[in-house]
Amino acid sequence: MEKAFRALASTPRRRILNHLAGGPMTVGEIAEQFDMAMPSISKHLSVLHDAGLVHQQKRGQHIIYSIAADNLANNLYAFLTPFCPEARKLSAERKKAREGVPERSDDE
Amino acid sequence: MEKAFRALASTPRRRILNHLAGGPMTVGEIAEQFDMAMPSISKHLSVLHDAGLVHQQKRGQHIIYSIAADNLANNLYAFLTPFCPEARKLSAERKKAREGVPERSDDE
DNA sequence: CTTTTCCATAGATACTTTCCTAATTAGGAA
DNA sequence: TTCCTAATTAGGAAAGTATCTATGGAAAAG
Repeated sequence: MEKAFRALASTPRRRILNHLAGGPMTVGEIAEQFDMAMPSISKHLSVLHDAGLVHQQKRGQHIIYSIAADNLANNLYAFLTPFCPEARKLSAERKKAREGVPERSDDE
Repeated sequence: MEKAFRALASTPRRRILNHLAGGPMTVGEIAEQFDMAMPSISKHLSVLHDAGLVHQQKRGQHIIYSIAADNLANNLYAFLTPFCPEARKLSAERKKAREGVPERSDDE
């Protein structure tokens, strides 16, 4: 959770996540949208990946990044639970909703 | 929201929030629980307050801090909404739950 | 094999954060 | 006023972060 919060404490990284909400895309496609050198984007993506907030998938020459919405939500809900009981309820609801949905995601 | 995430990207600050979940308390009471000088605690609390995550209330010589659970939750839910629709639903539920509860909090 | 494309890593520099001790402000009591 | 306690502010050292340019390496194309 530590890593997740540190990763989210950066406007460029949150903007990258929002951009990724539109669907999986390559580093180059992401970099086009930001006024920042590609190595910087790459670094931000590696931070997000290290925090488990995005998935990585090699596809030939390209690397496709996609958002890890579940991990994102679970981290924040887990943090919120001590402060507001509703978070616990929603967390259970999310868990139930995922049952029966095998969805084996291909990370790395 | 920027301030909220930056404030939360610190283990000591998240621990302080968890401690505050037990109820309002003074800076000194908080500082007793942490192996850190009081000025450091004070600084962390000012960061949390600047981010709107805690309330401050002067009480004579003491300053009582308490958690601002609503702002905390609203920030995180607002961030999550683009990624998972359930967050929007819960956000509405929380809002509805607050209706009819005037609760004018005394900040500053 | 050579070139091009896509991305990551390395190194440099500037900036920010975190923590301490010491000093300061402010309130309450003698 | 004077003293004591509570909390913040100030100053500085050390560590971390962000960004750039330059370089490296793997996959596809020529």
